[in-house]
Amino acid sequence: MKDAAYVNLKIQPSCVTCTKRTLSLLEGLTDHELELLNENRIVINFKKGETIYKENCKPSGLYCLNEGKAKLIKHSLKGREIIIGLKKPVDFLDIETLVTGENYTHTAVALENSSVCIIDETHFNKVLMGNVTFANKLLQNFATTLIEYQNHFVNITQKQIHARVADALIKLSEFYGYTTDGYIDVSLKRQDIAALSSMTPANVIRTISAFEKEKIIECNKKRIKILNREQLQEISIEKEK
Amino acid sequence: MKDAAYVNLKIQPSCVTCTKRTLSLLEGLTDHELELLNENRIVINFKKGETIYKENCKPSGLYCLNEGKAKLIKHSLKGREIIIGLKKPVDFLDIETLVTGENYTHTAVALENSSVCIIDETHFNKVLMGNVTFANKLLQNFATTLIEYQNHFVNITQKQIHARVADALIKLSEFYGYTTDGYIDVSLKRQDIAALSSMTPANVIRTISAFEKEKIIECNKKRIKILNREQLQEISIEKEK
DNA sequence: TAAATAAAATGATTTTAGTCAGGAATAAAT
DNA sequence: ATTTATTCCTGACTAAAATCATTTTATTTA
Repeated sequence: MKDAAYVNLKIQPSCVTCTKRTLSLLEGLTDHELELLNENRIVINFKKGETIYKENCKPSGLYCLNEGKAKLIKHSLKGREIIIGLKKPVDFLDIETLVTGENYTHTAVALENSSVCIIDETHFNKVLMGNVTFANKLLQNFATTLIEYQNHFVNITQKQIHARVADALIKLSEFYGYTTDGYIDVSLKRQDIAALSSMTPANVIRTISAFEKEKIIECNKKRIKILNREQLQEISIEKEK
Repeated sequence: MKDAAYVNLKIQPSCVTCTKRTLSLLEGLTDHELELLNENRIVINFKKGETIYKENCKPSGLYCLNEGKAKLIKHSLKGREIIIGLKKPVDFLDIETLVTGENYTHTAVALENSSVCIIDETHFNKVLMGNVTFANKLLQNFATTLIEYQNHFVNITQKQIHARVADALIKLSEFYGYTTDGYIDVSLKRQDIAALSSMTPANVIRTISAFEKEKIIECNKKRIKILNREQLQEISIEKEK
């Protein structure tokens, strides 16, 4: 693996001046609050494939993804991986665990070279307890996530594999957007798409091959381009167990 | 259906003096805040099987379940029912929808004769925006729910039907407790257990019959008693797709 | 109480998805 | 550049769960 991109991750600016902050939940905090967080954080870089934190470990602070992409995974009793969340800048990775105070209930893994700010828990909680607007913004974020989970749950449990893969591709394109040449801007293994759609890699491969044959998508190595979004939408809603 | 129990639901006391309040998220509010909520609420009774509110409708306030039990459901595209939540006193039914401001994303149905306080949205939000401790308590509640959803998701997607039913029975007993004669204190149709475990009623029936034959549970009409909790636990973790 | 309706139970069958094995293509490492 | 290790792909087979049909048993309703 080339280390260039990893090494070249830019030095993170102060939270106060960080331009990405305005895109995150931290927007709306006062300069004083941001300064408090800034003084009590560290920045860590992770290579593609590296584990950011592990299930059952004690949280060490709020993980804020500045650069890169990450997946949040859990393992079934048989050891099979399930993706319970995907993250991009500037998402908080472990906010719900931080709020409950438990140990991590999932594992976070970098999908590409990534940079993470780790904000000290105590100081974060101080800001949270002192700013009701911030608390409410977080509350809204949680509520939205909860509703999305409910929808996802129905999708996964009620739709057949073709619909589930179609759904995953649409959601991925909406969440990560596109590269300049039109591919979905994330590189996932077939196994990751399986972990995302609750199915086996073999079936993901078969389904994606079928979509390719029907000219609904085009694949170039691990990159996927959607050629016929309407048809993909139809597939995602039509078939059901 | 007998109306006696329905009619006999007690008149709800003021929020300020309501003894149930101390068991709910409303605990910790000041008398003044409670008074504000109390003055802006109505109490509605629902019969067993009645719809409390419906998906896609506009929320009319915070639904607080005082008496009875309720299920929150969504429908698949084919019309199949999926239970995304179960409620008991004193739970909020629609809190996440209220926070996001969307229309209802699910339907609430009374599982038995129930009484619901509907607290005015504007006044609830006023209290929420004015009390950072309350906001944080809600936040913790959301975070816990989120983590529970993640666990449930893994259980449902990774385990086989026998394990899923075993899991559902254990969770039901933990959530609703027991009657004096040892049965799980909730009366669900086999179809409800199916909607809870993402499977078909026929398979729930088969599985429950099998558990009965093995003396793991005992059924009396719709009531279920757990005879061998250890074995049920084992079943809930051992088998997996 | 009787009739009607709904729910539970069971068996046969079909559909769906998982498993396993072997080879081709990619990507990573030496 | 070559080896090594992954990942991708395909087909044959197996297992799991859904579907459908029918009977029995409960529950409502009149």
